[in-house]
Amino acid sequence: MGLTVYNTLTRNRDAFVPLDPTHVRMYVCGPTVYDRAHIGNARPVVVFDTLYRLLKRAFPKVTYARNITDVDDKINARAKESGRSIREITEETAAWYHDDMAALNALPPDVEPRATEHIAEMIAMIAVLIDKGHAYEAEGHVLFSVGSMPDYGALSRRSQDEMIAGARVEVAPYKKDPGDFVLWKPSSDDLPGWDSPWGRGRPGWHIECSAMSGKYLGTSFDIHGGGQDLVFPHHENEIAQSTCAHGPGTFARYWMHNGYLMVDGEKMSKSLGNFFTVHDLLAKAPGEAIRLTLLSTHYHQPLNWTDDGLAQAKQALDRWYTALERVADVAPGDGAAELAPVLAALEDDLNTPAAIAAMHDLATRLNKADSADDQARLKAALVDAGALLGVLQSTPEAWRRGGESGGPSDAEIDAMVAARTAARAARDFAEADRLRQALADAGVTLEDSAAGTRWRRG
RNA sequence: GGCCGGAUGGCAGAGUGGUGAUGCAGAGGACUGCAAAUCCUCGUACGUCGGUUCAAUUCCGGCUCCGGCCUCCA
Repeated sequence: MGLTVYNTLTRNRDAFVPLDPTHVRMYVCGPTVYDRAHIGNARPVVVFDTLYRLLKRAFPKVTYARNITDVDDKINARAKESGRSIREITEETAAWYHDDMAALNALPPDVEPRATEHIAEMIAMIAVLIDKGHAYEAEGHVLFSVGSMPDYGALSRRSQDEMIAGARVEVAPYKKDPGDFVLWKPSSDDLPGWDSPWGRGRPGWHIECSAMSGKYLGTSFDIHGGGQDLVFPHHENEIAQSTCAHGPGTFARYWMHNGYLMVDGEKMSKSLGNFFTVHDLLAKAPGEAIRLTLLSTHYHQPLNWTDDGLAQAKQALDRWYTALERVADVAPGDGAAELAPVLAALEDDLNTPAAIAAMHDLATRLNKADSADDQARLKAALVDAGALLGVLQSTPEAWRRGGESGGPSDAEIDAMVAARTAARAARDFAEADRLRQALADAGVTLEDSAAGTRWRRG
């Protein structure tokens, strides 16, 4: 396959050549489990899930690892303020996360390692870094020494001088260099801690990803993904830890970063408080519509989340499902040739907007097709394209009916439609139109055809 | 202050050195008891000032504006 990806490391669109063509390995930074996932958290999940689907199609084996960070000071703070146990909070939040991401049709990763289950690996890695002279112990902390690594800053393209000049935070006195970062820090008795050669403590943020990616994907693997905001310091520090521990030239070869999600032109983030959760959105829109909204902008661009954008994604899905329902009785044929433009768009650095445009073209031609052969090919292509983007996973009928939330039930609607059909048969159009209007007022649209009347919610 | 991105038609959003993105919205038409869905046809684009070129929205430079990173964040 001719996949090219924009590689943050080279600032270029590079041809994707896996280290092992029989086994592609990808790591994506997962959530810190202390609160509901917001829509900005969902963007990388959906983007890299789409990449995962594309890779699975092209390569015999793909291992996708996404961590769960379940040891973190934000979690500790949440536990303290709520009076609940850390374990309770992390388990509950991880379960929410799984539910929400599944509702967005995100496939589960092959491996989902938890930080607290890999403390031993982290301690071992830290010990190696100390042995090799890349880390030092100070006041119960273990710090990575950025001065020990000449290439530090290569991913984010910043020199150490710049970082010192731009530093806006107070530098802890025990740091040899202001850029040094924590690998291990001491825990007081009321905080989670593990015994280590440096006393009871807990890991710094960055070390878990280095330790767990190394364990599950090997010291070198293909793709490392995450949000753009992780480029510095998180990914820079992961590179520092992993390459200093495992040797030059190791670690991830392609670094892919999705752009921010904006709301009203501002970056959405937990710290700004202008976020809304996937869970809340799912109450007002189907998961597929949320997913398609996230894929409607190229992953590298900022995405401004709006209700209108969500509505447009819903309409696109309506259009595709409608096209598929028309050929519900047609068995899918060989759609490979018709799928090619969709595939080409996705292989071009995951150009999902272009892929969506190609799907619209498939739908238009499917709507026009009158030969069974054309219908079979185009239907297969549209269904396959949907599987690549992780949409069209419902049936057209189920999609059309939506969920029963308030308003008349399916049975009530069916009864009104039957009454209207009877009125029409009797040419009582006033009564027929009254029923149509009553349903319209309840958000139900009717579509008459030779085959009968269909209805849709929304 | 340092470093990154971006600026496309009413809206969203791809892309390209020279002809069509696409979707939504809008206008007209076909179809329909009326609709809806579908199909056909049609507007309105590439921030600004220069440069390179036969030709620039696309390449180069200045400017303006917007956003982000440099601190926990996807």
